[in-house]
Amino acid sequence: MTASRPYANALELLRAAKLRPTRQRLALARLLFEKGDHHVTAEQLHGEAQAAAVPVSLATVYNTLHQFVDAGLLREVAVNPGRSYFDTNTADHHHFFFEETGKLMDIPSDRINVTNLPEPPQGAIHRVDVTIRVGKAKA
Amino acid sequence: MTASRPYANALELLRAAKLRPTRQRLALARLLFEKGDHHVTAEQLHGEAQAAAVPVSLATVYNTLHQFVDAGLLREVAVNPGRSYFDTNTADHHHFFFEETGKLMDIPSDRINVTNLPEPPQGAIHRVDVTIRVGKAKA
DNA sequence: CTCTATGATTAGAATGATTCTAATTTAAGC
DNA sequence: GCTTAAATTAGAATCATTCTAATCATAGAG
Ligand SMILES: [Mn+2]
Ligand SMILES: [Mn+2]
Ligand SMILES: [Zn+2]
Ligand SMILES: [Zn+2]
Repeated sequence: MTASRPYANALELLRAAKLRPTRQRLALARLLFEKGDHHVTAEQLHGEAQAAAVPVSLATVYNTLHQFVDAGLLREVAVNPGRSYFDTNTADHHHFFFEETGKLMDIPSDRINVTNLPEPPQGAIHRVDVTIRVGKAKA
Repeated sequence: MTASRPYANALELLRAAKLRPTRQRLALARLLFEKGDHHVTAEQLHGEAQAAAVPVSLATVYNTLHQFVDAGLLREVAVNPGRSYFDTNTADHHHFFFEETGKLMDIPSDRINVTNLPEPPQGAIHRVDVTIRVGKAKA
């Protein structure tokens, strides 16, 4: 009953993704998936790893984040030009983006009504992102 | 009757924005606003200027783009981590983003129905962006 | 029209995020 | 325990963007 996610532990998660369970990947997977859903930058995750005394290079953090995205374990969020956010919530959902703090907050997809979506002139819809940008109060 | 926009020519537009009508700003304003609405990167606009034999540095292109954003003449679109798009359409609208080509296409805001927007826990909504990401056909 | 002050432009350096390279280390399977 | 392929790493390289500080141009005054 400790398993609230499909993959209770980092090891199974890596196995299912066909990624070798190395020391670094295990540690990063724990940092990412043993907390609730959240949003991190590569730099932040690297900082967390160092704080947890996990020796891992920034290059490996980037490699791992991209591998996790490719495996469908993470999703990349483009909200700020010049910095990528990685999102542990891979369910269909939307975001508040707080411009002052640079923080993201999830909005469950059934909490917003997006209807009457136009068809693209070519290709297929891969994702629909709604970003609500929030600035300082008093518009 | 050549004026389909509020500012028919670049000079008036710069005056209204309280920006000195320098050679470079005039040329960039023409490249941006004398065509229909479109989306450009700084690098692209710099290339267009050079093709039009307008001597302007990349630094000035960036300066000018940001001044135009601040003046409300342009809008910055964050859709691709690592590169900013500037949008001459400042009306409330949404986008298709074609992942293969990196191109944006406008969707008028009344063409999509976004309702039941949640209130942010703090601050005020500054903008609501809907981005429809389009990948290669055959999902 | 000329002068001056302020603002704008510029080349090139600096920055910050991300990616790459090539060398070293590690994990997997025997 | 070996061998081999994959992973990690430090550091260099790259790319977009911003900064610096020097030069140039515009606007307004005289
Ligand atoms: Mn990526
Ligand atoms: Mn900007
Ligand atoms: Zn999220
Ligand atoms: Zn647009």
